[in-house]
Amino acid sequence: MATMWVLHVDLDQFIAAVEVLRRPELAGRPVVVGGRGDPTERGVVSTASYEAREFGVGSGMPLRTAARKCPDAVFLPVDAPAYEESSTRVMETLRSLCAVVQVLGWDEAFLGVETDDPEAFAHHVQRSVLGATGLHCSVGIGDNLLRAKLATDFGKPRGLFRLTQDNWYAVMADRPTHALWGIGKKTSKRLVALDICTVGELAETDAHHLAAELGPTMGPWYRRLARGVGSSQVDASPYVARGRSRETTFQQDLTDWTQVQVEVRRLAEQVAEDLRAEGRPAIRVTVKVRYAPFETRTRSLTLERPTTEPPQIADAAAALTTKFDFERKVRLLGVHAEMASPQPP
DNA sequence: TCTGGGGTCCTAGGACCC
DNA sequence: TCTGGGGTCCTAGGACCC
Repeated sequence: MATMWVLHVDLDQFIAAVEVLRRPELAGRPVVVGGRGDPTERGVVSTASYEAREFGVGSGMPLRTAARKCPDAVFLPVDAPAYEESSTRVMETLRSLCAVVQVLGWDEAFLGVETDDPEAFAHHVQRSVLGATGLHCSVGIGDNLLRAKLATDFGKPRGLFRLTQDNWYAVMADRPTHALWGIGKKTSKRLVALDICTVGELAETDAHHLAAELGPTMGPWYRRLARGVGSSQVDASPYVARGRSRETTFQQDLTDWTQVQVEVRRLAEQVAEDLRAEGRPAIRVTVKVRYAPFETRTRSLTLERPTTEPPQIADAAAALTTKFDFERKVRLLGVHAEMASPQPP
């Protein structure tokens, strides 16, 4: 009887790789994809090619900063439909491999596989994806989703890594807590203030102490993360979104609140159109305003009855807009709709 | 560094009801 | 007159991830 393994497949520099595939003359050059592709505009890096990363350019970095670090990089606009199409081909390839596939995003998926040689299967995955799409990927092998996900980074690029209970502490114990999937900068700082700096230290901390300091749900969960404990159930059931949203950062801050109202209605109508296309009524609407220089506020309301009607969603968003401070300049506007859970047939 | 756009989930206070 | 708990819903904000 073969063993169940979890594989985490992650495409290498996915967005940049898709761009290079359709423009082969960019191969080997630093490529930075983000915003509208203009490094003088407001926007951040979505993905930098490995060549660009050599200059210190990385995801989430302002495009202006990226341009300063790497003036010779090729800057390209984000082309979401192109990445979606590539992603679909990758996921179809993965599903053809006799594995349970759980999609995590454009460029990642978990595979549940029954095999006695997970490394051989991982190589098979890499060859298949490369053959079908021209894209390289790295594969993490684990005895649960958490360990498989964390393993992938150690295999990058184009490689493999196995992380299980057997080598968990050898690999992870001395790393900072933000190396864990679910602990970011804020939480790792709070942990340092409690004198918990490493994964090993977090794993050894008393669960009641963590519950008291970080909450009854999150505290014990962080401790389980540090111990590498998690589900090993790969779930292939189709993704059902909880909400849909549209937001825009303006190149110049808005000062005219008549224009703010116009933009909020426009965003609300886009959201309504997205909902109508999915046949999922909104039950709650949220308007987001980011004042200049960078201060974000939200106002929300529950609709009297669920609806996909653009005028009703736009009216709700417009009403919420009156609750903000008209004296202030606006950097970003967003409209979010929460959807009802789909009714079981 | 001057900070996108799309998501998910958790927390906490107040209202309201029993 | 002053005062209980508990449950649920609504709202705002925050942390994290890709």
